[in-house]
Amino acid sequence: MNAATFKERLKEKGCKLTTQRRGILDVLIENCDKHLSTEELYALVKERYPEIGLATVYRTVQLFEEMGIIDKLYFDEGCSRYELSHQEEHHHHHLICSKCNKVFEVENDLLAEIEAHIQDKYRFKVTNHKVTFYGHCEACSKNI
Amino acid sequence: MNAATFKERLKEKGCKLTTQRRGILDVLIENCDKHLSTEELYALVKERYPEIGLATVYRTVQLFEEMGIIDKLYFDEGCSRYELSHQEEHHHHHLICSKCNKVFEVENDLLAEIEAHIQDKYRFKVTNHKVTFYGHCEACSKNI
DNA sequence: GTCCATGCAAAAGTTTTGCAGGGTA
DNA sequence: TACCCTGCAAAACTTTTGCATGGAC
Repeated sequence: MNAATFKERLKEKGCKLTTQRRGILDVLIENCDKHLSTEELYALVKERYPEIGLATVYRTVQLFEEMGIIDKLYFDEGCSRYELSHQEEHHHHHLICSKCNKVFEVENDLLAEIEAHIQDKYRFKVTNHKVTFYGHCEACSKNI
Repeated sequence: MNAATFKERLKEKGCKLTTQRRGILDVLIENCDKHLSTEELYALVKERYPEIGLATVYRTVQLFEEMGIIDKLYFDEGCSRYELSHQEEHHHHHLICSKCNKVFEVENDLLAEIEAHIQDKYRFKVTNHKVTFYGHCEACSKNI
């Protein structure tokens, strides 16, 4: 996302473009393949802006989530993680290995069928989903 | 689950059958249609056993999860919730309404296909999954 | 009797909030 | 200038841990 678009989207919400918000977005974009916790995000942003406070990071990820820029994820930990929103093409899932705890991302759109079925049967209009599969990754399967 | 089976499964893990564990299991069974947080579970058990401590409830749900009696769920809150494990037939998902925040449960086994696909393509052996759909429930759709 | 389990309280960890000062528009 | 945003510190909240007592087997 470029600076102009970002600023515009902030403006829509009556928010300002600050150094910190831009810095946090940059780190998120540079780590778009990761699932950062708020602490990890804080550490990365702090490298560039050492004066930033943890509370600002918490407030910013809340804002970004409301704006639909990032999605909140829940794995089996005491904290939340975030990833850049996959927007319309939200057809990806997470695989968590129960042995090494690594998180893999996979592309898959078979869920559309299930969503159609749910909409049909339960009159529930699906707008988003979170799917996590647990099991053993290839490497760990070999080491059993 | 009857007392004898429960005791036996505890024994397998080298654990004892205590009043508190039995009480917590009873509350979970009586509320098998709900997704209780640890605090809610604590409050319900406390009605029957006022002397019980919160730490015991936390320790017990951890134990029950290890035993496969209950599953840990993550919704969009600061705490975990639990439900009785659906064992083999784990083909149910959660629908969360973004407006009223109610949680609905649905039965669906189309996921088997996706799991097969993942196993095939990513060499990832799926043993369990968590699926949550977000959207608008029937009632809230009508009130838009 | 042995050892596990419990309750309490303290600690640890994550997230939120209050407030005065500073920055953006 | 007006108002939003930030950093800091304190508070709130969930979960874990230590320890002495009590209970199951």
